[in-house]
Amino acid sequence: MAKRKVSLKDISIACGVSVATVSKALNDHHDIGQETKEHIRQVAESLGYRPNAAAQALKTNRTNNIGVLFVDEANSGLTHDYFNHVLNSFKNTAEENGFDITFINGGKARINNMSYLSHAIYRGFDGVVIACVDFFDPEVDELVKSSIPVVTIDHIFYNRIAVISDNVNGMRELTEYVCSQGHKKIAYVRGVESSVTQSRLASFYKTLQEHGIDIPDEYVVIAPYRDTDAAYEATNKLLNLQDPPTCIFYPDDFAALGGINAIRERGLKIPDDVSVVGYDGLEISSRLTPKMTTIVQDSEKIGKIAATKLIDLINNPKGTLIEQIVVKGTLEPGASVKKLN
Amino acid sequence: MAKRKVSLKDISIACGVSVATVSKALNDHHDIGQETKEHIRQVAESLGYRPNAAAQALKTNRTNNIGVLFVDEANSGLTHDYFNHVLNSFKNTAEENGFDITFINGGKARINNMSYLSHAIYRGFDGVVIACVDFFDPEVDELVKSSIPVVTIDHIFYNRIAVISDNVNGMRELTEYVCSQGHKKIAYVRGVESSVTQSRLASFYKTLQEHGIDIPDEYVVIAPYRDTDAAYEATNKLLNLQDPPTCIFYPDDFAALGGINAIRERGLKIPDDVSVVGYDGLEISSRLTPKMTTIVQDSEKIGKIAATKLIDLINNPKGTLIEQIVVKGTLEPGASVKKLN
DNA sequence: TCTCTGTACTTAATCGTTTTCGTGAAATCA
DNA sequence: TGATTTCACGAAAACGATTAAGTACAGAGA
Repeated sequence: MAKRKVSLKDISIACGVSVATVSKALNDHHDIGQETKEHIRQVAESLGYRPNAAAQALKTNRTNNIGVLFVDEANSGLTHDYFNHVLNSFKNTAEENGFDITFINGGKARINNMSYLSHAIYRGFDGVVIACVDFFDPEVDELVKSSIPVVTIDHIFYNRIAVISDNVNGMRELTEYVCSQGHKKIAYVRGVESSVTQSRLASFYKTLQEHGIDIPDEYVVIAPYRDTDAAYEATNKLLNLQDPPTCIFYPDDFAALGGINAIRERGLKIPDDVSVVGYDGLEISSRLTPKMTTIVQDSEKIGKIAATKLIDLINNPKGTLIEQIVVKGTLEPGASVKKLN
Repeated sequence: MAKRKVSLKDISIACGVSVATVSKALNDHHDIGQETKEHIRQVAESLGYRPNAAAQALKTNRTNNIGVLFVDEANSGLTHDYFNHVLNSFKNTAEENGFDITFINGGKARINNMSYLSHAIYRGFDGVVIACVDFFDPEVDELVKSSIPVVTIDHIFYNRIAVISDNVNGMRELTEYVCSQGHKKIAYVRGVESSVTQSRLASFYKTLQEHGIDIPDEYVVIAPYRDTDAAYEATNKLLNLQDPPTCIFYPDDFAALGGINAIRERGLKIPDDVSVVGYDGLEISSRLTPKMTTIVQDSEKIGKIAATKLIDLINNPKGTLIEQIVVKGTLEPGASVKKLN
């Protein structure tokens, strides 16, 4: 199988026609005879012909390749579970439409230290999806301002299509549920600064206020997303308060594990002594005992819509509406929250 | 910023030299004057020049792009946690060496239904890494037999470089540990058929035998990897036996969650009534209470070595040794296994 | 019979690079 | 001073595909 790669030229020679004819036959142009077409295709097949993406890209300015930019504060990359769920769905949808996925990040480590935009131009990505990064990074800004089709996830730039999880309503539902269970001393281990955090935090406060609940400032503590150790520390801080909360919200389901450990180490029971609430709704949350109360973000839908919209944009740059699409999550009540009387 | 992409030609015009000279200056060839070089580079920079990957690939037959093939039985894709840890490390190492990562799979869904090999040829991948797939798939076979540099993970083809987690010694250590804690009635919820499963299963039996422990056939039950529901069912089956085991091995830490739930639903305590053992050693295992006894697979190292070896192979196809590299895991004892007296 | 219209091709340019082979001028050597 | 080497650069082909424009020929229409 060490044969040289077969090109249009090889087929043209084998068929005794010109390269142009072969190209047109393979691309089903109308000005090639039916018999010729079939013959050419047959020969192409038997020769094991495969188009050369580089040559096609060079000529057509189309790569059928989408760039993925993802950098989070912890640099968890592909191990970031919410993101990899979104990305997996994005990838599937893209592939169904004939697009491949290539990563853009890793910029800092590269030999030829390219910016995100440079990298995107270099690879000739037809479009780019940006998720979970530090959206205030000047390199991201450069990319967002470029002429490359872009879709962002969970952050809005008003000149770009954005797909965002409904953190406002999600947090509202979650908070309302906890309130409805009779909790009044509700603490929030919030994630670090980001669009997502802002939405959730604002919604958290607003909902409490609507329910006439006032919490002390010490009830809101910062811990990075997905950081069990930080959540552990934060939880200890909360439980050490003179008037500790009866329920603790965590940045996400995974970080909540750290909190759960802190609680249990003190000999406290969940939910009898302290109730616990997560966010994300990944599979793990439903497998824990007690089952975690959380918001299931529809990562499947988010990824799918992002891909669909980006591909629309690629295929019709002028005619595609710049819009912000909000994807609803669903409240998943679990035994981790106790009903107070 | 909607300027047309700038090419070598633009630079050559701006500098009043030929395209060849520009190309050579940018690639630091020796036959260009120092001053000219610097001037050209400066102009290139100021014009915002970016090389065109497609043109380069076409000319040099090098894409600096590596294909990643990953398909597991459950099609979990990027959400497969062991794999995404390996891949993340692979990706980082590849990027440090100037390579990008593009996925190969998704073949079935593609418009132009390409085989894995076709896809790899089409994209002109410099090399390919294959992990966790069904290694008996004829398409995988075709790829493995091709002339493209390949590294496989957790499965050996003897004509290819392979990086594998040391499942034999891992399972030995794990089993020995459990034996050392006094367990004799040890059950194994094993994964579905694969190289990994075979190694672990064989090692499991062998180690038990060496310790003079004989277990009934019913103690070994099949459940897919990462399938909490199946592990749940399997566990119930085991606990319903007349003489139930005192310790249960699971295919991986995540699946173990299903088993844990089954155990607790019966009002049994871990580890007092039943001990539990996982595999993988992902972060979650150390955050559970009780902490899970498991083997930490060195996914970081596996990914890194796979990338390094593949890149060696790409850069020196003839001179690189075809070898099988085994990466040791480490036993992580946890409170999930009780010491019997 | 002559023109016209399709049909089915071919020719040739082009995309952006890289690289081999020249070539002229300056520098070195005898 | 004449021959040779070195240096710095240019011309042109090539990678594999696409596509606008041109051409040859058969049959239709007048």
